[in-house]
Amino acid sequence: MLSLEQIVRDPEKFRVALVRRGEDPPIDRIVELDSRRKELIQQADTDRANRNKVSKAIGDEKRKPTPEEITEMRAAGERIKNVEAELATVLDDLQETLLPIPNTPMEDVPDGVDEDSNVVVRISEGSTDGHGNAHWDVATDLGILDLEAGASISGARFYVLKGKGARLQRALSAWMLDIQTEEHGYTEIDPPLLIRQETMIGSGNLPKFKDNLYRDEETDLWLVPTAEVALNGLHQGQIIDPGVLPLKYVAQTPSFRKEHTSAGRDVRGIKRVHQFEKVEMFRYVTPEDSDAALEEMLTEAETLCERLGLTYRVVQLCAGDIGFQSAKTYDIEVWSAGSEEWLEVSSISTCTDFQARRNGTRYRPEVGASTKLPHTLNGSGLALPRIWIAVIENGLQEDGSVVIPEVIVPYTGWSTIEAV
RNA sequence: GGAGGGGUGGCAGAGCGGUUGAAUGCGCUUGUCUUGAAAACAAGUAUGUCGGUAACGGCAUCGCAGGUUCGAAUCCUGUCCCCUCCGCCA
Repeated sequence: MLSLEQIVRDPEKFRVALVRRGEDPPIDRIVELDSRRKELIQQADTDRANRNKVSKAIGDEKRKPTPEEITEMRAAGERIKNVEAELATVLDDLQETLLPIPNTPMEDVPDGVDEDSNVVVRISEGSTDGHGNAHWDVATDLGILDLEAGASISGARFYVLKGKGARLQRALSAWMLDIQTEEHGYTEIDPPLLIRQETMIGSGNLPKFKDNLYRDEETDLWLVPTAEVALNGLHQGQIIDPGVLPLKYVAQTPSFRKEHTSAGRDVRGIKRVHQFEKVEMFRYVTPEDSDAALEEMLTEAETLCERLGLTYRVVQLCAGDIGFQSAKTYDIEVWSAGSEEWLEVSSISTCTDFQARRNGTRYRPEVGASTKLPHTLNGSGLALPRIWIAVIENGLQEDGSVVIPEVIVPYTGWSTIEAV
């Protein structure tokens, strides 16, 4: 959520920033609602102050209230009730108006309305040759991927990994988690996968994106679409003590997404599915450290790609393509020789204070100082089925077997998936 | 699922209709003392919001939401969470 206070102070700044990402925000309405809000608060406070004064006097003097006082106070009570009722609707309106408004892009985010304006920042060393043998053929032939079984159990866009395929995915997860915790200093978290509505709102996934989320009606819990949601909820409503930031968390969880909107796109294989594993990095930092943290996380994710021997490129998303809660995003895409395309395996974003404001996460810079909003950053490190795809497709040998990256061997116990 | 008990400030823990935003203790901050530290003593120590350049003042908040009352942390209703016992179950 954007700061109401800041919007009211400089409405044009916010209008301009949001127009950059193709939004037409109801700024005027917000300013209007806010001034009505202040008016109502003052009315109610005045009546209440008077009522408190009279009540206190009665208590102090240990006497019964006079009939006049009772009549007058009852009237004041009525007025307060009415004003508060209106205030409640104004606050609801404000909330409803503010919640669907996305974060403002940072100034150095390139202009543009869609992915065509994204900027390739750099491309790593390595081959971008292709061989046309996509994973849905290769992995199926190897007996490590069963798309039909996935469809049979759960429907389209579900898949089953078998044998070395399953083991490879587990090994990749474990390897990535180990690097994040042991080398990059993240604390491993194993969070709940069923999430309360408030927490989903806090991350920015609700109310706007409910169509892409699975939900249990009976308990009103939502399935995590990314561990970001849970990690962002870790400190909601809390004040983080001085000296604690930065907090760095990593979690490996499934991600559940309906992907309604993309029906027809990426239908083959397991590039876009309803349930996938992902290792997610998440940081809470002071605003001062926020820019550097984003670059660090990008480097951390790049390191993983490098060590897997994958060719990758870093793409900076333009203003129209960054996510709802993001102020600036880098994607990392790896080259996959079979499907002959760049696969997005990581998306690294700074959400500035947008999420912290939504879910009431604050920190105290130093003892005695007043609270501030931390910045939150998230990034995949990395997304699994896609990395799995790249490993399989890029590791394909002439004889149909697949050689996996050396760094993973300690986690699998073998280096080759033999052709059957 | 059944039966009880409980949710108060950073923590522990009083208060159960009227100077209670809230005793007391611990913790924390600052000061005095000390070569330094500890101890002792003194002062301070929640969050949000409205007005104000500020000093400061008003209002709200004792899990949450309603209700009763001139007045609610205190009474009533609903709800969520936690604990204990029984049942069930990876």
